[in-house]
Amino acid sequence: MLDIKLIRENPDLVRKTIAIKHGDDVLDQVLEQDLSRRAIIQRVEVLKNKRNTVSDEVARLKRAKQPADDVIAEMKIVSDEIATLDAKLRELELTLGTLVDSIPNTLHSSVPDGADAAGNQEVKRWAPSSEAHWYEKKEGLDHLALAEKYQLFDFKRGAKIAAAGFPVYMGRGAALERALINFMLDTHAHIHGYEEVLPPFFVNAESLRGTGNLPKFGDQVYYMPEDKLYAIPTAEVPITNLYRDEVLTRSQLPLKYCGYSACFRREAGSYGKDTRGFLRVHEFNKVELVKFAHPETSWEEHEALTRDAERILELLEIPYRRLLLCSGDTSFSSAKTYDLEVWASVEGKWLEASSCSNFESFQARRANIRFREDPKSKPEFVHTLNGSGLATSRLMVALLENYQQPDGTIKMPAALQPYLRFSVIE
RNA sequence: GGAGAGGUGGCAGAGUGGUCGAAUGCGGCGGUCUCGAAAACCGUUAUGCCCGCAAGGGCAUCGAGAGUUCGAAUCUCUCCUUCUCCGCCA
Repeated sequence: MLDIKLIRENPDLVRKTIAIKHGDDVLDQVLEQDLSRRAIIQRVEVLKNKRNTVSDEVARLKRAKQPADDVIAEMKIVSDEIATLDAKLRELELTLGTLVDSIPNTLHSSVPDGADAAGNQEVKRWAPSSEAHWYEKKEGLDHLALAEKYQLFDFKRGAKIAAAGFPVYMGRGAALERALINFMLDTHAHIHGYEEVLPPFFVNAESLRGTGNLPKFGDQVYYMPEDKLYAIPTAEVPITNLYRDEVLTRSQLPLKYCGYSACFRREAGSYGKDTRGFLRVHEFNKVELVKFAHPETSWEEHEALTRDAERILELLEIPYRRLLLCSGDTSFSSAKTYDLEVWASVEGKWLEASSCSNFESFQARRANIRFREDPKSKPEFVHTLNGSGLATSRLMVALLENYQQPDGTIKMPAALQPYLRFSVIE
C-alpha cells in the first residue's frame, strides 16, 4: 500500500507506475475520494466537538439538578447528523481503501524500463568453471525420465491420492529433497546469520492482505472456508506477518529470518504452460529468506540477501544467472526484484528458482510493521525484503539433469554429502 | 466438542453511564543532588487521522465490529482471543 500523502503529492509518478505495472487506472477516483473524505471529516469533527462540549454541559446541569431537556433535544439532532455523516465516511473509506490497495508499489530508480519478461536484464552468470559447455543443452534423460528410472518421485500416484500437481517423493527422491532443505536451512542459519523459523502453513486473511496476496491474487490461494484459513503460497506470508501491528526498536534491525515451508499455489489460469513434472506444481517445498530492515540500509540488505541465495547454488555447483527484472515484469508489491534462474541442461532451459525483492515500506504499511529510531521518536515503517533461498522443485530439476553422468547414474553434490547416506543414485 | 472466567496505556493493575485518554505502582526519558553512581526528589512519558507554513487546535482509540443513549472503558449483541475444568486425540 502506498502512502495516501505520496499519492496526493506525486500523482504523476503514481499514474506512471500504474501504467507500467499494468494496473487499473484508479488514480483520479482515488484523488477525488480523498478530497471528499477529508471534507466529510472536517464537517463531522466540528459536530463531534459540539456534541462533546454540550455533553459536558448536560452533565454539569444534571449535577446541579437543573433541567437539561432542551439541550438534550437539540443534541439529538446533532447526533443524528453525525451518525449519517459517519456512515457515509465509513463507506467512502472502505471504497477508497480498496482502490488504494490496488495501486502497485513504485519502482526503484535502478529498475530498467521494459514491457514484459523480454526486457529483463541478465546482470550475472555463474558456473562452477568458466567453460562455455555448462550452458549447452546436454543429451540424457530429463528429470521426469530420471525420476521414473530411479523411482524418485511419483506424480501419478500423487494425482491419485490428491490431485495433479501434488508430487509424492519416494525413497532416494524423498531423502534428497530433505537433504536439500536441511542444507539450505543450515547454510542460512549458521553461515549467513538468519534465525530459523518454522511457521504455520495456514494463515488468516489479514496476513495475506499484509503481504499483498489479497485481495488481488485471491484466486491463486487455497482457502478453507469452514475455518477461514488460507494455505500459504510461500513462507514469506507467515514470516513477514510475525511483526504485523508491532513496533520494533532500531537496535533490532535488521531482523533476518530463514524458514522452510511447503508452498501451496492454485496456479489458476496457467494450465498447459511448463506443467511437466516439477516445472509447475501445486505443492512444493521452499526455504524462504525474510528481512526487516532500516530504510537507510534496505538496498544493501537486498544485495546481500540475493548473494545469500546465490551462495546456495554455488555450493551446490549449479550454473545460474541473475536477472534484474524490468519495470513491467516487477511484481505488484516490489520496488526491485532479482530473479535467479538455474540451468537445466537436458531441458535446455533456464528455470526460475528464486526471486529476491525489496518491498520498501509497501508491505510494512499494509501490515503496519514499524520501528522507532530511538525511544522518543515517532514510529516509522520498516522496509521488508524477501527471497527464495531456494525453491527445491526447480532446483531438483537442474540438479538431477546436471549431475547425470555419462553412464546414466546421478552423482550427488559434495555439499549435500553430510545430509545423505548415498553419494550416487544408480 | 461441552462448561466457566478473563481481555484496560511498554508492563502490572484500578475504574460499572457524565470533570475518564483513563487512578496508582513499575519501567522509559529529562533534570536536581553527587567526584561518579545508587537512593531520594521533581518533571515528563501512547497511537492514528483532520486543519495549519508553524505555533497550535480538533477528532478518534480501554481485544474487534455493530447497537442502545444527548453522552459508553462502563449497558446489549456478534466475533476474535487467553486461561481453568471435562470430553476427544497425534
